Amino acid sequence: MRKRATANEVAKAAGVSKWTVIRAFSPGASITTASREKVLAAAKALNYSPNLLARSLATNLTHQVAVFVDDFGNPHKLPFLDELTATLQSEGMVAVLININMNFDHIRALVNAEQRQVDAVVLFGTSFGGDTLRDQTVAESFPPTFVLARDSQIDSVPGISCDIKNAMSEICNHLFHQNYKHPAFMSGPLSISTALGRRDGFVQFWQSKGVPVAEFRADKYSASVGAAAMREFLQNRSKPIDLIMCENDILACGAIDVITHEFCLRVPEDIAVVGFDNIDLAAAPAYNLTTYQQPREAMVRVMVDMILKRRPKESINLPGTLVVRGSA
Amino acid sequence: MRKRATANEVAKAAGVSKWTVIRAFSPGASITTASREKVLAAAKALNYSPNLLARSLATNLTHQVAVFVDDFGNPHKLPFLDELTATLQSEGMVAVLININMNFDHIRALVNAEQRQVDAVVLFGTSFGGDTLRDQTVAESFPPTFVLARDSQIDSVPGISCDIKNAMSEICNHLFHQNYKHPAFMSGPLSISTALGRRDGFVQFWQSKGVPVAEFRADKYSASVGAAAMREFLQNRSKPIDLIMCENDILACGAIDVITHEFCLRVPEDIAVVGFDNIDLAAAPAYNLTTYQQPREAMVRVMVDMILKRRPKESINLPGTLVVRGSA
DNA sequence: TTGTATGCGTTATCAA
DNA sequence: TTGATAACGCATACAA
Repeated sequence: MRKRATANEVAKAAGVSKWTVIRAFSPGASITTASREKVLAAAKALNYSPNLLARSLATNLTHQVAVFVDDFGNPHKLPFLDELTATLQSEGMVAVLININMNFDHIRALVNAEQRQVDAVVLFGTSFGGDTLRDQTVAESFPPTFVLARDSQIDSVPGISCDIKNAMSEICNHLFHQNYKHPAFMSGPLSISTALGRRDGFVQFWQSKGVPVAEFRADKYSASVGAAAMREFLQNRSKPIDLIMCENDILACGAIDVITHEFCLRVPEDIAVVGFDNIDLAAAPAYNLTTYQQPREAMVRVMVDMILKRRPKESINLPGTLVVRGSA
Repeated sequence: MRKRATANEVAKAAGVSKWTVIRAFSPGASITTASREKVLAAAKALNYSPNLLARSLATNLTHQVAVFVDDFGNPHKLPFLDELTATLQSEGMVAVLININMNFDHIRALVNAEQRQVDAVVLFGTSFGGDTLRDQTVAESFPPTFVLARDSQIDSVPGISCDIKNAMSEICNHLFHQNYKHPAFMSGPLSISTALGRRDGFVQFWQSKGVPVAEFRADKYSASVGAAAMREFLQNRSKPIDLIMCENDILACGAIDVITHEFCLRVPEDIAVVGFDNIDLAAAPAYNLTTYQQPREAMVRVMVDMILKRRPKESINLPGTLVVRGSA
């Protein structure tokens, strides 16, 4: 890998000073078309393009955003990453993807992002311990930080999420009118689940109707763990159940697998099932899952606007869409 | 966002020169424990940590790897991204995720990665036009480039992939012993499909047994497009079919949906189905798909070793594992 | 419009 | 072991 050409070399080749070269590459700089063309020709011959690293050091802007992800098991992350990277790139930025599964030291990851001088940090659905995050991000020198697709636990870190109150009320009203009488809720991992607020919205709705809600938990967002939780719940259950809302689609799919294949019950006739996220799988005939679509595009748009300071940096809830299919 | 503390400021606070500060942060540098501790204390007080950007400019090493992805629709990308980011990070590197769906200019994306001085470029299952890629990467100054999970079309760019010949032979031998007589193959998008080599391996096997293979194509890797292709094929089909191999699992799932729910046929009794990739979904009872698992961990490991120059930079095929389930 | 000096925060190299 | 000088490639401010 030979060295890249520098502005200086182009300058020599074009017979100008290096600052003229810089100007030729700075939109709106004052330079005659003559010298610009001279420079551009020399640049092309030397295959020159500005070194963004050096530029970043000088401008204190990297146009890089660190995106922290801790759970690559949930397929709903993929379309979000698509949207996020596409939107960032359309604004001249780029995503640095940082894996913070349990094998990695979260604090170090945070510090490393800061050291790399990223322009912003996005916590995408992740479950940092509140204190860890606060201690790091509170420092004045830490890049602007955002929580995406989850409520933020920290005042100074805005959360961009789906309006969960409205979502749960839409979902529950739909269910209530279907006349389900014995609802249950399957939560995910405790720390994440709490910040999602889905369980609370569900339970509160039915309590307001005087209906108790059975509850159980899956410790990971995966179909197999959801299936295991469902299995255990149904095995040990004495009272009847006619409706199960799962914290997300991937759990719901696992639940449906167990209900239909292991207990030979029908969905929704014997037990109705609802999910959340509207992953591709939810539309498959095998699941045909009633679920809720988060406003991905709007969420990402709003967050990127905050990153670009085109909009005040504050928590916001965006409305999503109920997707009614056959499962409930 | 206040300015970060610099080595100079720490130096003043500690009463030493900035080079001593640098040394305190360089493992193995010659410095007395006394001054190191003095520096570390001052650094902690000022919340100092080295600026990696400046370091990169000086060392010509960013410890960043650009990862190009063009299809966020296929869930098999997610565990790969998990593995890739985790492995890179365990080596002190980080992935810059670059979305090159059709809305983006591929050449610009390549140039941009070069401008950012990434240490390497990974094309993850993407379909660059051969010429585009060659023209860019052939330049001496372009970072070392690799194609992951796909054959490379360019000699100078090594491809790290699953040993497709062996894979197809394992799969086909399994099928042959199940006594299927009328096989068909569902390809994906032409440009990608060709580089995958799965279709060729399948067709060649059956031809060698004197059995003709029916063929059709889905123009996108998604369950719904796979379902549509399956539907059309079955509708217009006169001759019998008892086995369908799909280029990957997501297509296979779409195919199964149509076969069982729309045509009310049984899998595998009426039509057997095989996929490729072993996505999570393949294990769901609703699909119970026989498929093939790429050696993700080994592939990523080998590629990262090449990036780190611990291993010669050359194309390699790694053996995967046949996963036999109920669908074939 | 163009050229000059200076700074961004490190690392590499040499001298003390 | 420590301090000093130069360099990385570009941007900013100012002078010509």
